[in-house]
Parts: sequence; C-alpha cells; structure tokens
Amino acid sequence: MNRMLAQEFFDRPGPQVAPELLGMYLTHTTVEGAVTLRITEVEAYQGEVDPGSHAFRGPTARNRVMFGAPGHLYTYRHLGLHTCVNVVCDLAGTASAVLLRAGEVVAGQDLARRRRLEKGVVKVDRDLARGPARLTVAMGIDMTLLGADLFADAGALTLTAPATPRHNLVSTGPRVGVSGVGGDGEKFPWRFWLTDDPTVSVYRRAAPRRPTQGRM
DNA sequence: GGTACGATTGTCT
DNA sequence: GACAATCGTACCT
Repeated sequence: MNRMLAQEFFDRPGPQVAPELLGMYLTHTTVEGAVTLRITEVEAYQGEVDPGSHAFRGPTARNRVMFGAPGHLYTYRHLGLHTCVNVVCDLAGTASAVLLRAGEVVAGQDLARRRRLEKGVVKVDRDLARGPARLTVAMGIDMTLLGADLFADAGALTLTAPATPRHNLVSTGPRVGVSGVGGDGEKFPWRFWLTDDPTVSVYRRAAPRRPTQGRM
C-alpha cells in the first residue's frame, strides 16, 4: 500500500526534497493507459545560487513556473529534440526544482515500450526510462504539462510513497551534463540515485564544447 | 533581426 | 570516445 504525498512535501529546498523522492512512484494516466515509474535518479537545482539552473538569471517566460508554487511541473525542451521534467520545490518566489533523471517502469511497460519505439530503438526494458529525456517519452510527458499541478483535482499525475521504506542506499555526486563555467556543476553535488540500481543513467561529464581554447 | 548554445541521445569509429 | 541532430531561448547589435 502506498500513501499519497501532501503538497507540503515540496515546500522545501530541492536538495532536501530530491533524495526523498527516490523509490517513490510516479503514475501518469492518459487515454492510452497508465505508466508507473519507480524513481531511481534525480538532480536538484537552486535558481538563485546555482549557475547550472535555468533560473539562475532570474525569471523569464520560459522558467517562470519554477518561481511559482511547489508541486508543479517544469518541463523544458533541450536541443530542440528532448523534453525533460522537473518538480518545482520550495515556496513561491524561490526557483528550486528537482529534475527526474531516471526510473524503473514498474507498470504499463507495454505502453512505455511502444512510446519509446516510436522515437527509436529500445534494446532492453531497463533503458525505458534510463535518462531524463527517455523518461519523459516513456511516461508520455510533454510540454503540454508545463505548469501542471501534481496535487490538482483528479490530476493525470500522481506521486506516491511506498508504505514500507525499502531503502537501498542513496548515493550522491556531481550532476550530469551541467556545463557551469569553470566546472561549477561539481560544486553542487546534487545528483542523487539509488546505489547499484541498474536503471540509473550512466554518468557523463558536460561535453567539452571548447575545441582548443585554453589548452594547457 | 541575428547568433550562439544547451540539465541529451543515438550512432559511428 | 567523439560527434551530429535540431530549435527555442537568451542575449547582443
């Protein structure tokens, strides 16, 4: 038996909320059916102090959801190709969020597999939601859910916590792909994952996009 | 109005 | 391990 979360759960800074989301279940129900994800990897972002955050430079039309009430979804397009999803944390006015990076599809695998196959190849079910963009495809999450409230009415999205806190160990480390100037990404060890879980995405450093700028 | 670049992924070497 | 794909956003002129 799982319990529903209260919105207050998200009334805290992302780095505090993030590790507690691990192992929780996110279900998205659409006309196609429902897919349930067991969250295994997340990253936290803190707008004001975090150069890696989309909100670091203040509110814009794109990121204003992050400055809003907690428990809402902040979705964004990356490279014009991929969609990623965050859950907004902390009180309104604070741009804090947790990026859902990976999970294990524990229900609705057929639907998740079908969605992923439309976009390419899926070799093994482990990879269905292994990575932030793969996760959104498998879950059927897109930009239409920008600003959606996890706790609204009969929302299509529900988040529940397992009654029995099974806890794998939680690991912590630098975030993936954050290209903060001068490696700032590593100053914020706000990536959290379930230790040894096979559905956790593989770590990659931010792409060294600078050819031979300041080679030493 | 123009341009540089990214919280990624898949494919090729 | 390296790189292309592909487009909206942010920032500059």
